[in-house]
Amino acid sequence: MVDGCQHLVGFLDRHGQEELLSELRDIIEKAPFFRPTMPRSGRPFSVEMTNCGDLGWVSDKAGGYRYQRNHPVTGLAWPKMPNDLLRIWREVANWPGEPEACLINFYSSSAKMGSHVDSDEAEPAAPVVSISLGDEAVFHVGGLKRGGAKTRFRLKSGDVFVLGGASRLAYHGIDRVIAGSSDLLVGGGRLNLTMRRVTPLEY
DNA sequence: CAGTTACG
DNA sequence: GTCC
Repeated sequence: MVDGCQHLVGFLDRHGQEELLSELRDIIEKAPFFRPTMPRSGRPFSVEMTNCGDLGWVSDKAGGYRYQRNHPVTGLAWPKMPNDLLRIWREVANWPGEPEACLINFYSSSAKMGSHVDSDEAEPAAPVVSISLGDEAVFHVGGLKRGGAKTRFRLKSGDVFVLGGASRLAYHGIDRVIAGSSDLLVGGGRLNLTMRRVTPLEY
């Protein structure tokens, strides 16, 4: 694993988690979950996704991985980023700009995320700030190349985690979700929010 | 039979 | 083909 710069940096208490969840319900109503597909194969992801903020991450066979301003199914602009999320970013990102995108991933109990690097952002100096809600998941972080040693740990509901500095471009993924490990989400599963700065600051 | 991971 |  890449040294340093990659931390569990905070925790939202149950009340904070529920408040965030209620904001997310509004977002998901306006921007329903969609299931992205892989660029070349068209294979569906096991997670479902949506976004809030000015930009959202999407993927499909035709267009590949990208950020865009509108929902791929409804065509509408993404819902606004809630103030709760902006506050968390300002507290933990340690970076002089606002997040442009918050990717919202829903993991059912069988969903996984293969090891990958977040590299579709033109501003990799900005961290990715992750918030976990609902069931716990086994997360791994490796190094800058695939196949190196990985560190594994559990992300639990309320955890605020930053991939920044040297670890910003580290391989990472979700090995599995621990079904029944949280009662926050009715019906179970895990939500992961990742705030990102996509474009460099202008000045 | 489950896990398979390295890397195009 | 293996996943923001």
